[in-house]
Amino acid sequence: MNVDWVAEMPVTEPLRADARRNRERIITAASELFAENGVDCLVADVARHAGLGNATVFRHFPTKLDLIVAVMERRLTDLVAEARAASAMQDPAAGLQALVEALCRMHVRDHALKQMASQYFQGSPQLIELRDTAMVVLEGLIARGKAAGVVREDAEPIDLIVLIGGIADAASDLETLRPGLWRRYAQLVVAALRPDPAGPPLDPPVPARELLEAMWAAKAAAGDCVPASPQITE
Amino acid sequence: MNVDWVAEMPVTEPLRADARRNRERIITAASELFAENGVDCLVADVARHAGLGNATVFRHFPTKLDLIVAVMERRLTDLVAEARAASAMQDPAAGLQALVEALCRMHVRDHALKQMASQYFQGSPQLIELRDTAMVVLEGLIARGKAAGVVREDAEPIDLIVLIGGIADAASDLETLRPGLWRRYAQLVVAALRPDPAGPPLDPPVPARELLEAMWAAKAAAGDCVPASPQITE
Amino acid sequence: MNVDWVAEMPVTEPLRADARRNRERIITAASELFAENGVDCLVADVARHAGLGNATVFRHFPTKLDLIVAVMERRLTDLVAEARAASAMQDPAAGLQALVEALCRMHVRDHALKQMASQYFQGSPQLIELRDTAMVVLEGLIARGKAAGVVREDAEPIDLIVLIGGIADAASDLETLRPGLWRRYAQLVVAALRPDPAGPPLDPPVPARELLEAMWAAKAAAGDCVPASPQITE
Amino acid sequence: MNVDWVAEMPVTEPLRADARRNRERIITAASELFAENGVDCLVADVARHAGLGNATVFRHFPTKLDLIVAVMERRLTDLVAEARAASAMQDPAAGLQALVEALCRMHVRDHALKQMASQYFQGSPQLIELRDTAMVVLEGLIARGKAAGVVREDAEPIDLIVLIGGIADAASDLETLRPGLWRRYAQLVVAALRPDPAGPPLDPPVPARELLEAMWAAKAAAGDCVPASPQITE
DNA sequence: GATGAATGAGCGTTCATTCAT
DNA sequence: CATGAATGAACGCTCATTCAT
Repeated sequence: MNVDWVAEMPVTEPLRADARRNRERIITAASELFAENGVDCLVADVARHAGLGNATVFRHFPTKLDLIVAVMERRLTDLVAEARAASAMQDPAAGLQALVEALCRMHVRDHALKQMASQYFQGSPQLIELRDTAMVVLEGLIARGKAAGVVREDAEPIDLIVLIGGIADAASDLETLRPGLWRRYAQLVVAALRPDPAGPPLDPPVPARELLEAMWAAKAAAGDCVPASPQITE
Repeated sequence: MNVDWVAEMPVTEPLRADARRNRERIITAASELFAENGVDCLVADVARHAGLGNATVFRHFPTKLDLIVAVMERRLTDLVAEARAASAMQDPAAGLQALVEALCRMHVRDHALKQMASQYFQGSPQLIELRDTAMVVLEGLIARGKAAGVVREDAEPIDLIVLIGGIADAASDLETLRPGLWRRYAQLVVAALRPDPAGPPLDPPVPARELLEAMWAAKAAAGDCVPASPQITE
Repeated sequence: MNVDWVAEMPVTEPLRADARRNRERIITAASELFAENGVDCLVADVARHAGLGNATVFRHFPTKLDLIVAVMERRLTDLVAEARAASAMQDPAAGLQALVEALCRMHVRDHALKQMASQYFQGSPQLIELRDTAMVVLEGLIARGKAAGVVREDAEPIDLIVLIGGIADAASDLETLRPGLWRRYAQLVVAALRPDPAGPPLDPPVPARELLEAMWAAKAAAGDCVPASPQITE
Repeated sequence: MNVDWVAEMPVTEPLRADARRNRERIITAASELFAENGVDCLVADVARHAGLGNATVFRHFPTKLDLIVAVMERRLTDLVAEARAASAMQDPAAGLQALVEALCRMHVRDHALKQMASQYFQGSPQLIELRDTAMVVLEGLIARGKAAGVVREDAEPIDLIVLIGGIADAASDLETLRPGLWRRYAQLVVAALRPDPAGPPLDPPVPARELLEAMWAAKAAAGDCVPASPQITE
């Protein structure tokens, strides 16, 4: 992704009603297909699933990557909402538990979320903003947990992301085998963050933003993102 | 993969010296490229990296999938060795810690291990045997941990696999950013398995073999494996 | 060929003007190249000869086999027309002669017709229907010939196909050497079917449909059809 | 085939005993595989079938084409023998009949004979010599037939070749379906050559040698011979 | 603006032929 | 001399993206 995101849709000129509707349909269709099959499905499939021609998809999203980012924005918006709802709960422990479960459920429902989370956590200013918002909310939950003594002092919000992202693959792959199995691993994630007075302190973490950006950079460097149509062979 | 693995290399006829060397070179080259770029690199790149023509790769491994399986066999062999070494340690807690760290290190060194682990845990009888051996060794480590009171009673060997596989992505992506950061997450994995007398018991698990096979099936169903080569026509 | 031919082009939705033109161009190009070089030419050559990109060919004909079948359909349509014209002639002997000559001319013009005839006489319901139509018309010609005493009583329509197909190779290969030489062999085919009151009756034939299908099956079994594209792996 | 056949094996230096044996085995193996599957089988298959390494085949036959020619030489030798045997029969009609049947039987037994006959009737001086010998014998048979009044005056030996080669495909493809069906078409070939006092004379023929050479040239021009490994794309 | 069609670089795999043991 | 292994130019087919109606 070597475009500058700066000039994207300068003032977001209002877009004709049908165009807006189509854009919506595309994102919905992509969400569904990505959730089922991962981001590797054909763009033409997304178009067909949206009941539109493929060129229409490319009018709205010049690149497959742009489409992925749009879907990711939507997912991240949901995530922020879930996190806010969890924050609103009275009991800190229950809130944390609720959040972890909500995130796991999202992963279970969307097989591509993990893919997107590790590769497309940035990609647009909106995405970055959403990400930062999410981190702030998480931070609050963790802090509350520490204050309530259910989270170890050296835990960080980023740890939650890493751990949940980690079990996401298993969680989603196994859903058909044993629905709800993900709950076991959600429990283990919460357990991992329990205080551990006797144990050694954790190695120092990396600030969340830095870490997320580094993950993305690593993937990008490896050319691990979207098949990038005309692939460079060198 | 519709081949019969049954008769594979009956008595392993000795193979000419140079051929053995090249086979080795190919696996090494594939290991390296897979580790850096994931299994999605070109077979031709593997060949080039091994200093050989591409057809040579196909002589040794009739399909790309066979090559991946061969690399996975090697990795899994290493893994079993690591697990055995950890089992040999006196202190159960230290052994467990050592194992988790060893596995994390492997993931850090090989970006494709996660991919292979989730998609190619079977694929050949050797691979399945290695997998089962690994599970037995892990079982021993967990049991020792339980006896020593450092592992919760309801933990299972498969949980280790899920948790470590989970943090693998983050662990490996971040290595260049902050070498050794993976240690933090290795610690959290161990922490997740600590006894939790007060907490609720974990949801019941799925037997390891069943789970691993289901994960593979899930991936295979999604056509998520190897780019799948040209479709057959006739 | 494991596709279901059942639902092919339900109502033949009209296809955009340029697409129809290109489809036509592709079939024409393929006809020409097949005629000159046999069906073994590259699909990319067909595309180039049509002035199109290779992917365009695959959009219209998902596999090379489909393209061959399309060309064969066209040829067989011509053949039916020729046979009908021959049937319309007054004189039975002249009609038969005309048909044999027409078929030879087709072979002379198209080196691949023999190949296609022996391997692709089925392949689509349309092709089978055309084939059956052709057989009916031939049947009429033969019957008229028998009634007029210019064809032996134990002759069958399929014999015409076998004999003409037989001399086709020679007929077409020799056209450049001695244009019109094929006429000699057309004459011999007609001569072969003359009544032979003194001679022994022919061995019993095989019903035409059965024979044609068996020929196709024989070729298919030998993998003698289309170069068969890369084998599927998984 | 752009080699000069002139210098091939100058005085045929005696060749070590085992080498001669291997050469024999290769030709036999190739005969068998070609007969079953046509000349399109892999050279490596021939080698395997002969119980030898593939390089050994290439030592004896620098090119796949050379191997085909060698097999063709053997077939043509058999053919000459059959033709001589037919010539030795007392009754001219029976002799002709016997020859036609013998040739058909050869085609039935060897699916590749047609392929070879149309493409490789020359290719080595030996092959050409054999071919010319065969033509002389055929000439005798036809002449005897004319004298006896069972063959039309304007028939030529080459016509026999064209007609029999023509029905060969059907004859061999159908053998499994209805063994012996080829006899029907052998009868028709003989019938085609009956005198036809009332009918018009045949168009003038092309001299046999000229025709056979032209057929070969036609195939060669179309690149219709052996897949010619490094295929020219232009 | 929306669309169906066109595009071309790419990929896994094959096989006649050459190399090196 | 015999051989197993190596080679590279092809080939059928895919899919993100662009073009033209």
